[in-house]
Amino acid sequence: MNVREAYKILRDKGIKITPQRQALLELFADEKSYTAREIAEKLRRYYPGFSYDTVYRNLKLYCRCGILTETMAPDGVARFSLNTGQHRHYFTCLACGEKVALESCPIEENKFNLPGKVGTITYHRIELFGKCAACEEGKK
Amino acid sequence: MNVREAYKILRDKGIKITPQRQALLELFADEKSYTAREIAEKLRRYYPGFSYDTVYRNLKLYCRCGILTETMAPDGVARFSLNTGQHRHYFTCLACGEKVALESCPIEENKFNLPGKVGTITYHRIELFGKCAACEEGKK
DNA sequence: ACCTACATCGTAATTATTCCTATCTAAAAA
DNA sequence: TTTTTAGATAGGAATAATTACGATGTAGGT
Repeated sequence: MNVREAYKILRDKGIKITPQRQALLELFADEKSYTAREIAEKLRRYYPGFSYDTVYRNLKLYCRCGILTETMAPDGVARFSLNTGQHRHYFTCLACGEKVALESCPIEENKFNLPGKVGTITYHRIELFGKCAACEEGKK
Repeated sequence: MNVREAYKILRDKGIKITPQRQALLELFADEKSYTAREIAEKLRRYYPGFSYDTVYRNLKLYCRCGILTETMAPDGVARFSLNTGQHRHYFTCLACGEKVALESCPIEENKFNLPGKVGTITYHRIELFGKCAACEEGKK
């Protein structure tokens, strides 16, 4: 998913593309993740009066359309980012900050030996931290 | 960690054991996880006037002492449970709060297909949420 | 029994998120 | 073109989780 594809989805679904919706969507062109507060602050620099209601309403709209995904950070604040299509888990290097995506989701691939008491998994979080190969070899 | 060990930690650290702290701690004897709201409601049945301030302050205190651990559920509400000390990952039922431990750690067992750019994993977090088998069958 | 540092209560403040209503806008209908 | 209408927005109030605060209470040592 990228911003261009997102516009196509909106057109196909007959969803009005308002200036607010454009501005909000364009923020995600850098493929980073943002909190609702961060988004509102950025938008208000150029568009004073941009309402929180509008921010949240359209973030949720984009999530329903599959354009964005929402994840809950450990501090309890929601973060939004472009939907990569498949969900991803990341290894984060604590030395250089680089994020490395895992090639697949171990939950989807049934790599876990789940006890019988587990019924259905509706949400999961897998986060890996450490030192990337380059940092270990002193190449950075 | 169990409730008896928790009392020892509190004594060793010279932390006052008040009736409120006792009541709060005893709730975790069943080894389930609870939200702050659930805890406050339970306590107020027997102890009207139990303050939210006291609930949160002591939950955080117990977390700092290593007695409890806090995890963030997908809805952004924190859940607390006894700290097992050992390296375990859990499935948490969002309907009844039951925690089911995974039998092994998939990281330690090398179940993950890690990209070459990943060097060494020094910390990881794996949290599963959903509905346990009993809740799915309506047995609770 | 008496101090005193720390706990608690009751409540107010804070923060993220959702809801409400009047207003606005763009497209369809007349 | 004018009117209608469905949907969108602004602004602020409401809600819910969490944290902070001042006055009062109490556990544990002396």
